[in-house]
Amino acid sequence: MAFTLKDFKRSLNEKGVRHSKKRDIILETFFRAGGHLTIEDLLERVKKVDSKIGYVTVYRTLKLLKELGLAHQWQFGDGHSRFEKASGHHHDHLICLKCGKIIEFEEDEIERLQEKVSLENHFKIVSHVHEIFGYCSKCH
Amino acid sequence: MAFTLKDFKRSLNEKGVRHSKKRDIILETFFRAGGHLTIEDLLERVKKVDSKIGYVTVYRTLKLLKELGLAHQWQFGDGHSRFEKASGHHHDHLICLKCGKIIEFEEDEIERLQEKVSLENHFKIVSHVHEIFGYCSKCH
DNA sequence: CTAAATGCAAATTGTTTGCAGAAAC
DNA sequence: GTTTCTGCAAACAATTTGCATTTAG
Repeated sequence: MAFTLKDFKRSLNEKGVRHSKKRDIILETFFRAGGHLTIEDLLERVKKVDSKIGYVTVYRTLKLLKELGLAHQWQFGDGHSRFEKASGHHHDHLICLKCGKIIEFEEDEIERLQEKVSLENHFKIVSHVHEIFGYCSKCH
Repeated sequence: MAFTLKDFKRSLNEKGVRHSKKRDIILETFFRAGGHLTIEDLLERVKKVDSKIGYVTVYRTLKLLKELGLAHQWQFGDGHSRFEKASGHHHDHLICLKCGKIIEFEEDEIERLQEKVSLENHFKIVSHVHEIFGYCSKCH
């Protein structure tokens, strides 16, 4: 269920979004980098390919990807949004407070219990955020 | 294990923090209001008691309470910090996307599973954020 | 050609700080 | 009287927008 770079490009084409050299560089860089990138992280990387690319273009490209459902935006509480390519499967995060490492996890039982809790409260779930902060194996 | 207003005031005294009319109003208002207030929410309420109280004083009082462990600060992703008085027991939140209602929940089994996941990843938990977004009984 | 993409600079938003005057002790 | 508190205005940081220019189709 993981998307390929081709899927991403097709998605953009389908939406009638124009193709450009810079947008392409940003898209490929974002796709290849993987992980959870801030706008600045991605800007730094794309600048190595084309130093003329500016912050705003990276910002708008990520916003576009998000609107198309091709990327997720996360707030991990350090004041910088992080973007992650949509992978098609839900997961949550373990976040190292020392080195910033982000480990993804999936735990069906937790998902199930969330539904139980929501049901008990007559609440209809749309989405959730579940982040565990602490220290990774290297840092504790 | 719930704190009383008296506990809050004693805590401040113990820290050698000075007592003032305005700080007292903010403290009492915050304590009585309960819930999850933004700085603006609380400002609006304290202004009804003393219209001379400014944003910065509310901001600094909440910051102080947080530093003393008497309040928690939450980021629910709408760009406004929310503050909640410390209650002594951990809980997470169901947040209504329509009316903003916040329902607290505790689910020991989820807590236990978090520990399992962390253990599996050689990760030492410090804290976590678990928020479920959706629609409350009135709004769906 | 026409509409979309880009970059710059400026606007916005929420938060934080410096400093001078007011209040607490 | 000295220290802490308060409010204003200004600084900040991250993000967002307006507009003139460039580029894609």
